[in-house]
Amino acid sequence: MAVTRATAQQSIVRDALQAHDGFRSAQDVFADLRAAGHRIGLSTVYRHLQSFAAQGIADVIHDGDGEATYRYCGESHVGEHHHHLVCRHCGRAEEVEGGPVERWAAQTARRFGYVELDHTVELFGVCGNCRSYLPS
Amino acid sequence: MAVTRATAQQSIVRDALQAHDGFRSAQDVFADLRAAGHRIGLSTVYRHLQSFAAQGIADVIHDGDGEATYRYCGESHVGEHHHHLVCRHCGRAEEVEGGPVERWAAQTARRFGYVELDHTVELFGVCGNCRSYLPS
DNA sequence: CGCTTACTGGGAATGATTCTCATGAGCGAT
DNA sequence: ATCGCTCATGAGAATCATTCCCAGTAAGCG
Repeated sequence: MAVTRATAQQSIVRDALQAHDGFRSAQDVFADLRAAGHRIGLSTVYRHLQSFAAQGIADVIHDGDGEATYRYCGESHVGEHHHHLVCRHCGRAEEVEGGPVERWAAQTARRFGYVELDHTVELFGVCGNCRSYLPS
Repeated sequence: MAVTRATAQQSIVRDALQAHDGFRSAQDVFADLRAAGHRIGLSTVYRHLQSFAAQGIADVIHDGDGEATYRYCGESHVGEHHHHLVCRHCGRAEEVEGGPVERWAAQTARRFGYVELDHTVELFGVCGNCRSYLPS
C-alpha cells in the first residue's frame, strides 16, 4: 500500500501539494497536474496522497461534502500533533497548537471511562485577507 | 427542503434514530426500517435525516470514510452547542460540554485574524463497556 | 368530501474513491 | 551499461453514498 520507490509521479504529486499552503482534494491536484501537461493517472494521485498521509508528511481533513483534502506539512514535524485553522474562502491554512484541547480531551475521556482516545479538531473561518473581498 | 408536514415516514425515521444512542448512517436506518417491514424509500430517509439535522434535533458527524452519521439529540437543547465522545467500537455517544475548546478556538482565531469562526470537534475512544470485550 | 400542495419512492444520475490488470519503469545484481 | 525482477502506473470499470427527477400519493384546510 505504501509507495516506496522514488518515481517521477511521486515527485510531481508532492510538488503540487507543496505549491499551495491550503488543503486540496485529490481531484484538484489531478486537474492541476493534467492542466500543467503532466501525464499522470487519477489512481496514482490518490495512491500518493494517501501514502503521504500515512507517513505523516501530509494532513487530511474531510470537508463538509465528505471530500478528502490534503495539505503538505513537511517532513520536519512528522509525528507531532497539530490542528488547523482553515480559511473557508481561499483554503489557506494555519497550523495551530492544540495544548488546551488535548488536556480537555484527555480529562473528558477519563471522566466517562473511555480509553484509546483520539480526536479530530478543525477550525474554520475567513482569513484577514479574504475578509476584505467579502460582503458584510 | 425542510419537511414540515407530519407524515408516517417522518415518525418512523425519527423512531429509528431514537432507538439507538449512537450515530447511525442513512443507509443503516434505511436497512433497519426495511428489515422491520416498513415501506419507505432511501430518498425519504435522507430527506428526513437532513431535515432533523437542519432543525438541530439531530447531530451529524462524518466518519472516516466520509459517510454521514446521525444521532437523535432531542428537542430539548436545540441551538445549544455541544460535542460528542463516541465509542468507535459500539457507536455509543456521550454529549460533552466544550467550554474550554470554544474559548481556545476563539482566542486562536483572533490571534491569526480570522473571523466568522466555526469548528468541528469530535472525540473518539473505546467506552468502558467495550473495553472488556477487546484484547490488550 | 374535495383540492391544493407537499411528501414519497423507484430508479437514474452524479461524483468521489477504489479496483483490476496489462504495461512501464526503478534499481540492485551482473 | 544491461538484465530482470518487482513494484508502480494509468485507463477504464466497479463501487458506494448521496442527490436528482418526476409521476403517484396523502395531509390537512376549507
